[in-house]
Amino acid sequence: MTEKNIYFQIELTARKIRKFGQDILNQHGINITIEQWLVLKTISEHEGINQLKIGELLLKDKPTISRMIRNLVKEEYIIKETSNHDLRQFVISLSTKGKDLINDLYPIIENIRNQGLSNLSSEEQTTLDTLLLKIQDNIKS
Amino acid sequence: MTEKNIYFQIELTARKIRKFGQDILNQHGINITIEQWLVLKTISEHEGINQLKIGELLLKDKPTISRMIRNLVKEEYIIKETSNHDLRQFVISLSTKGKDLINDLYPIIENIRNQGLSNLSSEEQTTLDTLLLKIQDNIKS
DNA sequence: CTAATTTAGTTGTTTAGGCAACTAAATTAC
DNA sequence: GTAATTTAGTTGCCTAAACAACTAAATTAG
Repeated sequence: MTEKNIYFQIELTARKIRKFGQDILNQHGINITIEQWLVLKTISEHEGINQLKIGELLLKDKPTISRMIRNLVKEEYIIKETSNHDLRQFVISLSTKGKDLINDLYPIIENIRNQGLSNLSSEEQTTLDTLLLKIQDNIKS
Repeated sequence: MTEKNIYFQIELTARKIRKFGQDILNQHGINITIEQWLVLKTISEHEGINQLKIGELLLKDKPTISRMIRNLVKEEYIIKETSNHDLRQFVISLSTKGKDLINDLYPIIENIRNQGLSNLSSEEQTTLDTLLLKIQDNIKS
C-alpha cells in the first residue's frame, strides 16, 4: 500500500517545510526561492566562501551550486571574484543588495521558522533529531 | 548559522532516503527513478486509477503527474486509456512489462527499504511519526 | 435548456537535483 | 622539473517540482 509510512512521512514533512519557508518569502514580496535564501544565508555566515564549501554545507553538488551562483550573480545578490591564491576557486560574497536582503529578512524568517517548532519541547526536538540520525545511519551506503 | 537544525535534518534525511531507494533500483539494473517507482507502485495498488488520484496519493501536482505518466507510457510500463464514463479522465494501468517489474522488485525493494528502520523500535517509529505530524500541524497555512 | 462553474489533464517556463564528461589550475610523485 | 593525479568549477542532458495559463468535458444553477 501507499500507506503513509515513515519514509513517506519524512519526505512529506520536508516538502511542507520547504513550502512553509517559500510562503514566508513570498508574503514579504521577496522574489527568490527558498534554496536561494539558504545559499545567501550561508554566504552571509561565511563571507568569501568558495562554491565547493557552500555545497558541502548545504549538501548540494557542484553543478547545482555552480548554477545557483550564476543566477544569484545575475540577480546581483552576490559577487563572484577569482581567488588570489588559487585560480581555480572563486571568492563568493554578498553585494550590498544581498546584505540588505539578509539584514531585513534574517530575523523575520528565522523567527517564523522557529514557530514551526513551538509546540515541540526541547526534549522532543532532541528525540526527533536522534531518531532521524538513526535512520540516516541505517541507510548509509 | 547553517547549523544542522531540525528542519535541515528532516530535509537531509528525506534526501538520503531518496538516494537510498534510487541506489537499490540502480543495483538491480532497473532503469527508472525512485519517483517513477512510487508511481508504478501506486498504480499497481490501484489498477485503473486516474492521474489526479495518483497525484493525491503521492502529493504531486497535476503537471508533474501528467509528465511522469507520459514518460512511463513512452517506456511502456503503463497503459493510458480514455475513460468510458468521463472523457476528461484517463484510466491508468500497468502493462505486462510494468507488472513484471512490480512483481520482481516489490518484495526486494520493500524489504531493503524496511531495513532502514530496523534499529528503530516500533515505539520509536510511532514517536517519530507523531513528532513529524506535530511539525506539519504547526506549519500548515 | 443554456450559462456559469468545476474538474481532469496539458503545455510553458523556471528552478533544482543527479550524473557524466569536461577544462584548467594546483598538488604530488618520481 | 616533468608526468600523473587531485581539486574547483562548468556544461550538457534528463527528471522533477512549483506555478500560471490553457483546453475540453462534466456538473450545477437559473
